[in-house]
Amino acid sequence: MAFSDDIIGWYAQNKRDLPWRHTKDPYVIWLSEVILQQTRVEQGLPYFHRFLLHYPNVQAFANAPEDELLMHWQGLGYYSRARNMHKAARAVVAEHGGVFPSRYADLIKLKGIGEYTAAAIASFAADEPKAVVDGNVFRLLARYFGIDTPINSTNGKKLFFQLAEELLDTGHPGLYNQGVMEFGALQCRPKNPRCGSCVLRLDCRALKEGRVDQLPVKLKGKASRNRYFNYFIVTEDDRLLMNKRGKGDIWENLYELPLIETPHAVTVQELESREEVIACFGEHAALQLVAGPVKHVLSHQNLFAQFVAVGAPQIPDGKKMPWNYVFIKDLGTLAKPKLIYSFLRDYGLNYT
DNA sequence: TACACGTGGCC
DNA sequence: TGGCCAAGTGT
Repeated sequence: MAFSDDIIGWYAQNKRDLPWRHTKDPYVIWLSEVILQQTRVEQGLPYFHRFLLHYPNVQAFANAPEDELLMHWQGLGYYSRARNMHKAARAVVAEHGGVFPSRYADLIKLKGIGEYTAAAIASFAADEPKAVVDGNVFRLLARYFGIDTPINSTNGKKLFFQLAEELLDTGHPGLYNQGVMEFGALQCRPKNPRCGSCVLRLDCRALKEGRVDQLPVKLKGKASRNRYFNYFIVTEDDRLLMNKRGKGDIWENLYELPLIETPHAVTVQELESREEVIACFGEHAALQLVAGPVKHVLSHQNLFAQFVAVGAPQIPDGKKMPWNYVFIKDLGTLAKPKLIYSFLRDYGLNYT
């Protein structure tokens, strides 16, 4: 009892004034929660405003083309979130008459809504007693109870979810859930936690045992792999050759320049004599390095990209590759990965 | 069930 | 600098 009272009391004094905290509309809460998955508030904030402006309700969201949603999502990362939100919005229109659900059992069935997000929406919008367990909660509980079971292990997840459910203030689930997360974000933060001023300091096991900086424990994942991307700049008058990425790899359904990936770093000269390059651009194409190699770090990959201008290209049939010429003035309507739009901007391919 | 999926900020 | 982390989910 004391734990949830301390959390709710602390929250009343210390909570930030965030726009999604002024509503009980499950659609608006859904927008904010998905945007905030694995994303800092400061990074997500402008996207929240943008999506609410363009798509004030779930019908508007469902009616939008996927390309347009991805364009507005550009730069936020984890693009499957936008694609899954599209599917979820259409399911809400088709199966819930356009009324966004606020029950956990309905929410959990929607694409892109997992245990955390379903609990968040259900508790914030309708005070359904479901405990949220996000990174903040894992960290707070690991420290407060001095638990060194890895938070990303199967056992750890079971343990922390069970504990969170027991601690939930069933009288004020929404308030308590927002409180624990905010507490984890501002007070029991990952680095330099503010233990000196913490209302839980007398009961915190990790603080008592001097283990605050060792908790939570997290199993290390696999090391990143390196990939070598050779991007080609092929223009025809005021048009630029672009590629829409497919399934099964990074940046699904986003647009990029024509790409040839090589198993290791290659020079432009080596590139010129490669079969695939000749097959794509003809024997007499003149290649010239324009930029790179640029290192672009993803969560599980290190990309090394170089950008190569193609002079005198002879594109064989255009049917073999899924490449299409796009008017340079229209480039802004296409969703592109950060690596690509940064290059286009720096290269002076300006579009408005 | 581990692992893949983006980007930016911090030290 | 490079590694870790940030309101997770799908497969």
